[in-house]
Amino acid sequence: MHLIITEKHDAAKRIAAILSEKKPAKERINGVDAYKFDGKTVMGLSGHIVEVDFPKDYNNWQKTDLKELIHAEVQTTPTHANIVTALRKLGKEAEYLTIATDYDREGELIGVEALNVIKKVNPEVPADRVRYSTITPAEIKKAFASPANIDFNLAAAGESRQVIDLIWGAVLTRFVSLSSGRLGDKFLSVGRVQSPTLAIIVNREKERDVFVPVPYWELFATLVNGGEFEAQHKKGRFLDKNEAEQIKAKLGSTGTVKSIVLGKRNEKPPIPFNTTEFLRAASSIGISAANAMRIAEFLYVNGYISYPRTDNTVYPATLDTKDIIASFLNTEFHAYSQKLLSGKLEPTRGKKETTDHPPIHPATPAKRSQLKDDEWKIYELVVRRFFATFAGETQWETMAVTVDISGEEFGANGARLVEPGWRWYYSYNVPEDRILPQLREGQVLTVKEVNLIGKETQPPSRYGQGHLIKIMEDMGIGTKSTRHEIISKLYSRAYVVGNPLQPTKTAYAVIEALEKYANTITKPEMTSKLEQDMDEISEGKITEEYVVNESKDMLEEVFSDLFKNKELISESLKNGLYEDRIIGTCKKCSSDLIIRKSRKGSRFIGCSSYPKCDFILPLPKSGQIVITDKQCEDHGLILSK
DNA sequence: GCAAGGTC
Repeated sequence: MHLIITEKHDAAKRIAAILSEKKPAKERINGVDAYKFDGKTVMGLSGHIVEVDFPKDYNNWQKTDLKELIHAEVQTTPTHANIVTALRKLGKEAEYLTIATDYDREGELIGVEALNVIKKVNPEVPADRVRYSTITPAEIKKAFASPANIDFNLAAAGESRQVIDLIWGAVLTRFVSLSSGRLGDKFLSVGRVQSPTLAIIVNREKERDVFVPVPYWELFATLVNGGEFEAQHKKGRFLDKNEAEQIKAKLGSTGTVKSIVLGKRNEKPPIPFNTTEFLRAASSIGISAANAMRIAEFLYVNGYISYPRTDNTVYPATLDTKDIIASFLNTEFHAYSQKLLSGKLEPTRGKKETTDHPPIHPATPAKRSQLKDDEWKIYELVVRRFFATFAGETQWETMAVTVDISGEEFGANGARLVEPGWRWYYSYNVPEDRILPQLREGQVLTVKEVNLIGKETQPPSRYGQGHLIKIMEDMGIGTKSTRHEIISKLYSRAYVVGNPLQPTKTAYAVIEALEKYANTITKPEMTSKLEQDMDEISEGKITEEYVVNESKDMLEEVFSDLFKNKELISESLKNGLYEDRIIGTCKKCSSDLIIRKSRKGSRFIGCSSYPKCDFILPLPKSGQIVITDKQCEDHGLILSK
């Protein structure tokens, strides 16, 4: 029997269908589906089926010496027992093995992991590797006609990442958890991707903390000529209120149109969805990244949309986009479909062209009644975006008017939508028309009123989930599949609250300690260095062992710095944790009011100077307590929910 | 109970 291994079940099923003349026979082995035909069996994995971990002896955090942990043995243990068992069963019978996992570094490693499982029961089995970018009959047949060798160097590169992430992550996670006393399910964590991400959020918040708002004034005149419109003084922001008031005082009751400039503004249609662009768009219509991914996964598994994890922003030539557009002719999207098909189909393209998977696009038309509200929202977003990438530009007519009022220049800008183009298909956040009345140069207008409006400069805004995912991509940390999970992780560690993300005092303390004593782990450069090392491993220039050892040496240095300052770090972490519990000042004794726990485990708001002060307020029994920046009117306390 | 990376 010739055993073929793919990275996921779906790929196994489709590849079997392509390679087999007849319909392949489905067989269930230990709960895992495999597809048989002509002496071949195709079986899908579920990504990594094993993981790296330390031996059990190191499980106790309090009793493990962290310096020792740096050099502890790293083992591979199964995470998907049923798939590993099925793999052994089929592997034993196999006379030949072909690895057909995804064509990237992790895919190579996943393949080698499967090979290692099989080698234990069938040491002599010959194995080769096929590489393909999309699952189309032509490409799959071509790949299987000329199989190549497994790239063990590339897999070793991937393994070095696993080992380094585990060791750094475990040692630093345990260190901050132990020194802050946060053990059990409340542990604090540190990692190559999560910590630089958290550092971005904390550093942004620090900019907000030190931001001093500057007051400024803007001068507006309402002008009438049958129609009515508002014009702003050309200076824009006045930092000096007196200056603006003096101008206001000298303004007469009429103004003259000095100039009218007509123009055009075109907006290009958006690029195809890769995971990052998709999550950004979902985020902008109010669906969190984790939720959007969960729903996209559901829509993919049920055949409504294509694979949702992709970096690609260019439709491959093999994708029959016209056919997909036509499939919507008998649906509620028929008007869009019809209009697109009546013209030439030239999709937009993004900068990233990869071979992993096509951009996210609809696979089959769905009916609104088949899906839940949020599922439909995401589905509709994918459909509309897909259409929009084939549509024309949105065209606006613009008008810039300058009006002279008593020697002072005022300006107003108008915009009118003349051709909706892609915005007709993709009707999210469409800017409104700002229509100015008909005007001609030299026309005299009545000044109806003049307003001087006081404002303040605003601090830089907090990052929303969609924006943060984009920043992570730009910095080269995380992957399309993990970035949203990393963000979820920050929430579950109570490092951040809300969306846009607001860091807690605990997050400040962790990032401050790491930046001071373990700066490496807070910077995206750790990832870029690792990427370079991995490239060299895959090119055969250096070994996995060398890279891992070098990394261990670095960690040893970092750790000794941390260890030397253990007391300081412990104190500042505990401080941060305490500050996150403060929700206001006690009315009775002006000490801190904090969230406390009774001996029975129920929580309440109590005074920090108990037993001297016995002020107490109840808290709901269930639900997560999130400290926000809003204050309650009754007690001046910070609201939570 | 640790990370990040696959996938469901």
